[in-house]
Amino acid sequence: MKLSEISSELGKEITVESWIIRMRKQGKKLVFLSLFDGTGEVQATLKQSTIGIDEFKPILDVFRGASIRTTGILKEDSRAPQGYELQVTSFEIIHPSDETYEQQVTHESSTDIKLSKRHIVIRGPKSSSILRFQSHVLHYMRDYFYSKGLEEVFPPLIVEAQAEGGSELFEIKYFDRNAYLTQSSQLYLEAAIFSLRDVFCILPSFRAEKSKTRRHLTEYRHVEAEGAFMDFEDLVKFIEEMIAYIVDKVIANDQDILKMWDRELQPIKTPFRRIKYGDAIKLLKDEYDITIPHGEDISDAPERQLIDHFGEPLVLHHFPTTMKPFYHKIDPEDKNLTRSADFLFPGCGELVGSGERETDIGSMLERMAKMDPPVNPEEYYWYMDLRKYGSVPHSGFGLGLERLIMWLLGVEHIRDITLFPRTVTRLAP
RNA sequence: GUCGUUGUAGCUAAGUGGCUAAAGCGUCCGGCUGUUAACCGGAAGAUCGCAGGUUCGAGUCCUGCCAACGACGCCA
Repeated sequence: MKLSEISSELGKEITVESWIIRMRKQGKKLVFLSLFDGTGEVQATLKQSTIGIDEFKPILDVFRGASIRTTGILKEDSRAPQGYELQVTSFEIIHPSDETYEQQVTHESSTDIKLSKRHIVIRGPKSSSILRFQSHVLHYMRDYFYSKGLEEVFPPLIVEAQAEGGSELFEIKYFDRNAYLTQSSQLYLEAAIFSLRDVFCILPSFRAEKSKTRRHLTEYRHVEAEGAFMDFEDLVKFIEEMIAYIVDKVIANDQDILKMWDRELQPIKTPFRRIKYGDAIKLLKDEYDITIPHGEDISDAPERQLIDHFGEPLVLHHFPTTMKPFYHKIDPEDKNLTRSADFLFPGCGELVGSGERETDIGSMLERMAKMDPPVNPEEYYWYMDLRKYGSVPHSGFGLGLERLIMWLLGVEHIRDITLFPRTVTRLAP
């Protein structure tokens, strides 16, 4: 029986399989165990007088981390942390642990030790709750996509080249030539809309940037979606609605986890506050005397300043054409601007990058030639064909899953919400 | 990549040029039938990150290297 299901079994005899995460030996005749099985936690009380002298003995030689099968009566007891406890009548050690388990890592250990012993650290209710939460959020996200008629597809992670210049790619050996790990599946999703109309994918993306910040991983879960016949306004609404939906679901279903992280999450109002790139740099100049030349990226510190200024999620949109890759659609009303939008959130910075896609081949070729180094359209023959043969207005976005979890739970560091984080210095475990 | 901080027992950590390198947790031995990071008594456990240098004497000062962390930079 799972520990998440036992609360309805008060007064009954149950058998649970679990791990010992804490243990107190009180003399040679009484032992308290904290049992954890990944779904819940309960205190087990083992008395020699109940279990029998010979049957009790093995528990005295057990170490934390051991797996154990316990049978007993679940009884209310005000002395137990949960208000009830398992009064064990018999048990069986499934697999022992040993004395070195205690010497691995404690909650006071340094970041370095905690990351090296991450496989041990995750064996507890708090880390467990994050991983469970991430699974729930993905579930809500897929629910939302399916309810909107999107289909999940699986673009390749091994690619020949990538559109976005500047960002560094991980190069890998691919038989007798080189290949790269993908940075984004966007271009493939753009191809997939011709097959399924509206699509999404949830896959890892890889960035070989030597960024050492609290919100960067070299491998992260990238949620991407692309919709045919979707313009910029439809796109922004789609993303806003998605985030509001996830927040509502979390509030409705995951209060226990929110409480564990001391997070009081409020429903989020749509539409979000929007500000044009041009107005944002003007605001930064006027209010904070921060000068950003038109066409330059708004870097980390000013970006935080912007988020703090409004104190709420922010849609930063209409970036200058010169800042964005060739596939961003130029705004017909102002050729210097693109129909693009970044979603900035408190605590995690840029959460979503999005935009309507360019469909004009001439404009794309022109911008590809201007890139540094210039992009060879031949390498993107298939992508150009999407425009050549019956293109449609379409839009899409990419969202960093770990960053979304950071914001939802108010967790400080991205590595704390990742099963086995990959950073510049961390390749194991 | 730049700058900074740190590196002493399995973990956390004191030690500001001079006696045998403190201590807590954990481990081992002993005690305890209601513990909540239990408690009480005892024991073992340290190539002071690595290499060189200064000095009568270096964990402590200097140089180089390595590693981790943090900030910045880079980065949808």
